[in-house]
Amino acid sequence: MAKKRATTIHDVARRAGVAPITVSRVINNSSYISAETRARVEAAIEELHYVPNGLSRSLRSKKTNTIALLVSDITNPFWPAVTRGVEDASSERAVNVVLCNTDENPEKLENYVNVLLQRQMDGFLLVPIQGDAEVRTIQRQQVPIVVVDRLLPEVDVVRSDSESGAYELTRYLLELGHREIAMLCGPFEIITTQQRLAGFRRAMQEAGFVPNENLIFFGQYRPEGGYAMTMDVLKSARPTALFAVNNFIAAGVLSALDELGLRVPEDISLVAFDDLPIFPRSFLTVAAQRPYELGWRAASLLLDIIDGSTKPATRDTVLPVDLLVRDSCLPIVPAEGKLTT
Amino acid sequence: MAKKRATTIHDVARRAGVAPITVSRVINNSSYISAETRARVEAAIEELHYVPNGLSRSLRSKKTNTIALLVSDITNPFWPAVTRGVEDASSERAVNVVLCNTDENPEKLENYVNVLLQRQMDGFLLVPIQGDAEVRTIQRQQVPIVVVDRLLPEVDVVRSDSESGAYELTRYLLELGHREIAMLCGPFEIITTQQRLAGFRRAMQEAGFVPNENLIFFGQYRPEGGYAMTMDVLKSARPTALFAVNNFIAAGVLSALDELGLRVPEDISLVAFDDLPIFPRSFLTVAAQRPYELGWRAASLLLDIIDGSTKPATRDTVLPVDLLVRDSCLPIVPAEGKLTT
DNA sequence: GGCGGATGTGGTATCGATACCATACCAACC
DNA sequence: GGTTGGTATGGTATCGATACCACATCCGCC
Repeated sequence: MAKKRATTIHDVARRAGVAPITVSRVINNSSYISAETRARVEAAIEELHYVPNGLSRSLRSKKTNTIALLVSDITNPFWPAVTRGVEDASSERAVNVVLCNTDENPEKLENYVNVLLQRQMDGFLLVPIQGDAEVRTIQRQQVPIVVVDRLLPEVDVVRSDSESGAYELTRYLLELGHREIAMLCGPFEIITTQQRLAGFRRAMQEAGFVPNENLIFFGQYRPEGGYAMTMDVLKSARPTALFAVNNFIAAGVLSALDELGLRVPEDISLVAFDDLPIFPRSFLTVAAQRPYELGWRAASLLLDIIDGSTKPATRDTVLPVDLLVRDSCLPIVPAEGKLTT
Repeated sequence: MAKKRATTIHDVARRAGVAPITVSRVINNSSYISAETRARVEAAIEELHYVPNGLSRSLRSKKTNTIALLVSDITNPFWPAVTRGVEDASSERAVNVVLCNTDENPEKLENYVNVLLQRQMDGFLLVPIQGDAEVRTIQRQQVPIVVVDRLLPEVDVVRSDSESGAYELTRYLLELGHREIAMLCGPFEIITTQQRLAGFRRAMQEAGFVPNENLIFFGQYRPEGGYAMTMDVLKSARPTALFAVNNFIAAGVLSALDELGLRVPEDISLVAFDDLPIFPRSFLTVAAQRPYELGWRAASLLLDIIDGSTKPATRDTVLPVDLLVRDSCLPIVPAEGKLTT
């Protein structure tokens, strides 16, 4: 559309009868400006509906005041909560956040990283997928980065204590007398799944039990994954409890159980990681991460690195996970209890 | 750290023994380049890990090849689906998408619009909140814009046929014999809620019934809203069917009914707008919008306007809504049927 | 009376790329 | 043999802002 030349700082300067640099000072509140000049400039800005050109600004100042946040699955409410933490920490420091959803797709991630590097992001918060290629690319360009949620070597990481969370949940089930516990995991390659599985194994072993490998399933970190795994397990076995390693898997589990006419906890017990805010009053016993805090901490660290008050390093910041005991598990009474493998 | 000067097009040019403009041509695949020169330049790019500066590029070319997508609630899976449509349509045309979540918060929206205008977005896709201030701001800057999901005058709009969807759902309930239908709406100010309510009213009136105003509730477009409204309705009345005007409200309804020990559809019927992918096999009868198509169409229109092949106007593109009859409603048998008000 | 610092404003170069114009070669063709 | 047009490359100005350096007042104070 007949896009005429946009109004620039020169137009404003001319109208206010000052030099462009003076307009710049008014906008940025830098240096001294007499009240009278400031008023004239502000009036001109107002009258011309002047919008500063951020590209030019950033090109010259070498700062975009923008960080990128690359999350793995925006439909999982865990990530919007993390995002909120990131945004709040950032806006306190006048930094903007560009949100990108990689869908656990390495190509999308690579593509976003390339584009965002060109756009001169001041820093990156990212959830790695399959390897560390993108993280290394960013590091090579000397752009600050903090990895979120998933442990990776040789880079700053902020994550939750998946291992302990799974350990606690398993201990809780063991104390209720459960022995046949089915683990419904995410993709094997994802480190959080491995860590949660490790926590489960540790709890079992410490209690003197050998986990039943036939009850360990892998699937997607999605409701369909939980649904499919539940159907799979129950086709061939009858565990007394199910352990969903994330909230989306738990949602699928609930759907499947509902379809099978099995009630929680009367017919089967269930524990999971994370709440699903879509159920306003969840009855699930879960190990809840602190997504908002996770985002906040990761962003704060990144911003500290960007402004130079902290040096990049290979810190591994691990946040605690909260065990929330609710009503999705029942104790196994000895009479009904099965013998351990 | 110690952020040395980044490598520029000049560095690449020097290394390849050509002029900067030639490097530019290789990158952009514009003009003629001999195979030999191209190879030398590409080698230099590779060796120096050169990343072009997008700010500079965009400043000069006056194009960022980026559009902004401002959605109202990213936690509602409807929006990620729209986003996917937008991204697919955009990436076909080599345009990037900046995703922002306004949380139905007008201040956030205003803030994002200001920042993104400075960043010289090529266009905007936006879901308006309370009024049209931001839309007008964008139009004043002569930046192309398409409004998504919510009707607004004097601007291009792409949306679903909320009115008809609600009409169809209501007709379906009426045919099953339901007369006491509780409408669980979103915020009154939001046009989609008004339209769905209007569709409901039209169906009732055409069938010769007067809607019971005591069964019309307003709340948030969130699970908590649905939960609260359900509790409210059932405190004082006993409708035979509930109509949740969006999927999140439906989720809250299900939670509340579960807590009250009421089963769907045996104890009460339920219809809603949109599916919730978190339930892999939904049993809900819904009027399903086509979010992916919505995003696709809106983005395509915007991109057409940006590249000049279509002129901005005040089109109102309305997509159909699909009635998916499943198992969340039972007919009212005459004996049990209540008399109409 | 001169000096230092606070106050207020401007000029010019520059950020890193591309637009635009120019040049030069070579082959084909009438 | 000169014209035409495709092929291939370069020089310079410029996008819109800020960095950096300069300069001019004015005030207070030793």
